[in-house]
Amino acid sequence: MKNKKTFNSRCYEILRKVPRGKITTYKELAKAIGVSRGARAVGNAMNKNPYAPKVPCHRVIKSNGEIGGFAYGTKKKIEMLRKEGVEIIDRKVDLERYGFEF
DNA sequence: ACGGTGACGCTCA
DNA sequence: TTGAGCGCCACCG
Repeated sequence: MKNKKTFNSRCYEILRKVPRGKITTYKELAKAIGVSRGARAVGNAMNKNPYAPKVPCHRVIKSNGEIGGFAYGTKKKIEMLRKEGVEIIDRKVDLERYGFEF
């Protein structure tokens, strides 16, 4: 059923709004959902995300600018972001430049 | 219902 | 600055 959207589904919906070439952080995403301290919960949702190709989960990074983790490999995540136009330096991203606001 | 786990965040030394 | 520890929230067995 679609009522009672779980925290996960909420993450996917919001994350889908992030355009190509931009990224967001687990903290900001959680905040947008309503749980400012649920960064971990967001990561948990991304890891289990059943909408892999539908949701740009690779556009979500840590609040400190690091890439974080990725179900298909952090390395892969970096490559994908680079292809989308995000410049990654020393496995870190400039949140001020590529950070997307909901 | 309870405890453990995880793609995190922040503070302290 | 870097490293280690504690706290946070949601999902699963």
